[in-house]
Amino acid sequence: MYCDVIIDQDAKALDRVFEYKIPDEMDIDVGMRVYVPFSSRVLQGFVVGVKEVPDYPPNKIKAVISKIEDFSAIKGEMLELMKFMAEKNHLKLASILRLFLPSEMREGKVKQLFETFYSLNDVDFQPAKNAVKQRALLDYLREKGKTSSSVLGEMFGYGAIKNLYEKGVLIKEREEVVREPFVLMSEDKRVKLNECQQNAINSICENKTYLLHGVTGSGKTEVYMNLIERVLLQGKNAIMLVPEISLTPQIMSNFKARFGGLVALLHSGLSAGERFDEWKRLFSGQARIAIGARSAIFAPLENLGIIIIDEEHEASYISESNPRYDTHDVAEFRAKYNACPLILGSATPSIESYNKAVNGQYQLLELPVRANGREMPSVQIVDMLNELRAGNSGIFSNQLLAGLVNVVNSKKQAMIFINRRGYSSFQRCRDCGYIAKCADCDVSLVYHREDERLKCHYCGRQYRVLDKCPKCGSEHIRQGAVGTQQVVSKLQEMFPDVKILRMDNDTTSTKNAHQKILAEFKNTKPAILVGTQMIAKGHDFEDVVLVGIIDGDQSLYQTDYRSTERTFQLITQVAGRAGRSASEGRVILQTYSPKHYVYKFASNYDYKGFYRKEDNIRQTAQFPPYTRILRILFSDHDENYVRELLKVCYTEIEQLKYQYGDDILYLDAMKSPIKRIQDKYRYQIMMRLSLNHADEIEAKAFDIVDRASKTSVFFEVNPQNLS
DNA sequence: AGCACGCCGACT
DNA sequence: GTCGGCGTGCTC
Repeated sequence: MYCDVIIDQDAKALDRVFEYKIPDEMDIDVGMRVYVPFSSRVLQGFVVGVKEVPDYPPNKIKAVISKIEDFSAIKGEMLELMKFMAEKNHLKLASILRLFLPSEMREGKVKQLFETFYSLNDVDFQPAKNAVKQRALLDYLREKGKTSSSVLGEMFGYGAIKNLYEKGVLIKEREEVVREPFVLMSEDKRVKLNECQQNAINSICENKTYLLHGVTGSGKTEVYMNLIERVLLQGKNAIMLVPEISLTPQIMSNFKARFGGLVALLHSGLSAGERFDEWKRLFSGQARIAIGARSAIFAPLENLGIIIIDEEHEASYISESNPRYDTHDVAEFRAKYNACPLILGSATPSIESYNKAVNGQYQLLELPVRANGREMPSVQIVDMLNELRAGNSGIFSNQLLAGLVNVVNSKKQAMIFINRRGYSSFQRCRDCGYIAKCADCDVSLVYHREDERLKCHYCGRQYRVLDKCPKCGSEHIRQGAVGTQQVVSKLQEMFPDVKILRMDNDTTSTKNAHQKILAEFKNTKPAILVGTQMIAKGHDFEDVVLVGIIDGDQSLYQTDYRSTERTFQLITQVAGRAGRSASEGRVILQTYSPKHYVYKFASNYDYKGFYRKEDNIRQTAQFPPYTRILRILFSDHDENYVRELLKVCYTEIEQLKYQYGDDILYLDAMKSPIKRIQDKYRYQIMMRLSLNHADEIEAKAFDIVDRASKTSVFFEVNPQNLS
């Protein structure tokens, strides 16, 4: 017998099957991973087919060396999915297969985690009088018994442990630890569903895609849990995706409380070992519900009864780095394969999705009222130009300041949302206009005050701050626009006795940092939480009565067609944080363009009105979903090579115009807006296609590029951001 | 991806 | 004459 093997190497030249002989005594199934001789090395590979007659000359075929595991790690559905993704997203087979396995399985370093434990030895020992730590440690062990080194170390210091161990008072053991990700436990609060929720659940019965449009606080999570419960009763399994799980610990704890050990978590906050353990529990059927961010869509579950994508409009569902794919496509494939419903839930669906619901491709379900029956908070739009004319050139409008004073006096809480981390966006020379830029990435550096550094937000490289301009020598260096750090320090000046917390990428890099900040905020009153996007994600704080949005326009002045949509989504989401509980909430939105239609619709929570307007604009301006935008990104260290490649490809793609004429609405080649990232030069071809022959043109363009390039090139359809 | 093979320049 | 630069091509 022979088998088709895909070598586990991410190289364009190896992106195909190689045939191997299966030794007579070896049982090999499709989906297994094997060691094979390749050239002069031994490599890992995936068996994707078994056959009796080889295509390759038999005398040149080598034999499989051994199996990596005794079972098929890749199941049939996932092999089909691999083919689908390769075709749809132009991805290399090995890079897709890697998505299906936890990384530490691939690297062959599946190590059991051992930890050191200490327990009391049966000896008579009295610590010295002043050895408080040692005494406390012994008392603790007497009560709790055997405890891990890390726990003891944190409580009593490692010095005390070492000392007692050396005296022979403690017994040291190494034990295997069963890892389970940290989850806040909560009680299972089963609430009675309202009529809308019940209707939605009853409607979901067919194998199709449903768009669940529910206003913030309408109880979508409860609907999801009921649906999953039903699926489990049918003996089937479920996948539920959330945009960024480490931000929403309470969703997790709710699910754990309801479903216990049947839930497995997959997200970026897990350690490699935890991730592997969760994967195993799903693979073996011990766990039947996979909850996680984007990559959880590849959960090794068979017999799916439902797939749920919560906050479906979130950009994080589209992978922007190496294998690039859209979670929606994968979910649709798996739902179809398993003949189960797919639920897309959101308070602010993407224009694309709502459009599909309007024209019947998706079935629309609505939850129009908040589950607690309360009103949405009122949104007040403040014209910052007016403030300026009135002599207020600060960051905060008078309305927002008055609101904050009120919050502080009444010992309540406020959230301030700002779209930019760091202290201020950049350093600029007042005299010659020089702006500090990253040497590798061609973007402005961001000033971080805490460590007095300039940082590149694209590659992380750090620089010393400027004291004088490197170009003209002037010492007049100025800060640009405002960031989270600056807002915090301004607030602290004004309210020296109030707890001001900051939450952004910089303060949440360590594990569980989110939870710590949020817990601190929850327990402090009055308090103000300042943060970026991430404070907008569904946390519930009873006492938040004021939400301030510092620069509503930030997301508006971007060149891509989705910026208005994103602004609407952001405002709705941030506003939803205010007044979740009894006290009525208020939102203050500062902007320099108060007349923009997005603010009118957003402040009235009028999603449908906004959709009609925006959809209309997309149609007239010929943007998706009425057209397809294709971006082909070339990047390489060698600028001449990329430029040459771009030119060759462009000339050939241009020929397609003769064949397709008006179906190609736009075609151009250019430098990428950020023309260098991590010292790779970036050039791109942009195309806008009518939907008539979009698939065909896309396929042809891909062929052209694929033939011309020796390295792989990124294809993006309707890209989320154009950097 | 790695590794061998191969065809031109500078050197003991 | 030989050592070694890395361009080109192949791996079942």
